[in-house]
Amino acid sequence: METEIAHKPNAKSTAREATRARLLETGFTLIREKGLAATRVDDICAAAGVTKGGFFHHFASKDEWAADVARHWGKVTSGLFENAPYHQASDPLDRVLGYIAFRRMILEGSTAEFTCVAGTLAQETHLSERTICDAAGGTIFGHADTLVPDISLAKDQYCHTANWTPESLAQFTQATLQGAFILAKAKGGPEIAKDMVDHLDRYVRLLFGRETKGD
Amino acid sequence: METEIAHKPNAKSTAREATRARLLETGFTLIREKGLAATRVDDICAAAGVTKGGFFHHFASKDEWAADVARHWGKVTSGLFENAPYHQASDPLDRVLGYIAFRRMILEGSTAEFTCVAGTLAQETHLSERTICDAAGGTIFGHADTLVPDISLAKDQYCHTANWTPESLAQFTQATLQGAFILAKAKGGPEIAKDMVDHLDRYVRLLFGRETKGD
DNA sequence: TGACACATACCAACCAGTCGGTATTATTTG
DNA sequence: CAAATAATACCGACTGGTTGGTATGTGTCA
Repeated sequence: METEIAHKPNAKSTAREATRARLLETGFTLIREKGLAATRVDDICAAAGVTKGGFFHHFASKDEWAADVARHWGKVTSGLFENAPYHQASDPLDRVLGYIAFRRMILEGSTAEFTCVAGTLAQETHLSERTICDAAGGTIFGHADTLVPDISLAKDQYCHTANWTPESLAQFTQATLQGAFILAKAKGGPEIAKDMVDHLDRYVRLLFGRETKGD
Repeated sequence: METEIAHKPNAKSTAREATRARLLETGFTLIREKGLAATRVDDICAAAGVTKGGFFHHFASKDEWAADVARHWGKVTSGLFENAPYHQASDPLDRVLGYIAFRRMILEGSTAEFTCVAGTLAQETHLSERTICDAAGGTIFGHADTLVPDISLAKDQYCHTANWTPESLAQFTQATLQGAFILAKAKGGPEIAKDMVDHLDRYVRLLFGRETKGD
């Protein structure tokens, strides 16, 4: 929004960014634990070690903060997936299955540790705060888009005549995960989410004619 | 809770139930639109045509109301599905596929019209209000259980050696739907949810060796 | 010396829940 | 069967704690 004129990054501005990042990343935990509406600005401040004055120095409103949390979540997670090992496989289908296996692997700990901030935000704000929801939707669909190239290649190679699009299959992986998170929240643990991801894995293998692990 | 001693159902007690039901069903809309935390008791009262005193005459707290909303949602939806036409098919797999087609068919209108109250509640309350979350989880998994008999029969008939359980497939249908709702909320319409249900349909057909509609 | 990153103190609006009251309907009693 | 009594359904003003946001002060660094 603001134009940065003649402002070389110095110690001051990196300190600023550090506080901002702390405020934003604090949101990951709080939103996953209680949702946006139940998260108080005071909670955010306490968890980030900043006072309310500091918070509103960085964000014009709680809603603006939430939209930034959604975008920051997108950045942080895309870093995580970019560096994940499954990209090394030479076969595109192996990369897709590797992605799914990776998603399954990181389903550990309490629900607040593996669920999706963007999904939670989208759920809560879809009708009341479109700015936040759009930011959240942007990170979800942006992440889905990163799968499209490999799915496309795999489709060309294994089943190019199939009548589904790579985009919709990429989105389906995200839908499955988001749904798995809800069931995990309802049950109180990650086990059921893993079962759901196993079905996703089985679906993708059936779709591409790759034999299923255990069948 | 209260023991009903010599209390034949009369005009008074049905009036009570009518108000209660109005208060509860008002919750369907409000929770789907804004979630639980953002729903004010005054909103509920205004929408149901009752004052605050009336509300707290029927429910000890907002949380107790929410848990009752989750249970009432289970009752109302189970009525809807019990009377749906897909049960008439003689082949169990046709009944399962009929269920999926039915779920796809009712994805219409605004997100507040087709999304799941129980899923929304579970999402919001999983760590903060276990009573509510358990009630919501009860309706989700209870609904999934209604699919198990047909899935079991279909499995026996078409693929009895497969290494997935009917229970987990039933749960997977629910995960897919819950995830589809989140993507629909993020996108702002039911189209993407239909795409997701199409993938679910394709998965089930592949699993049972029943040819896919369009391939 | 002034821009900036924060702190402190404060406020007005909001909100779940309370409480005393009223109107209507059931139950008991004479 | 009517009058008295009790129970219930609901009202709406009020409250006290909460909450997002503000106004203003202060220390630091370029």
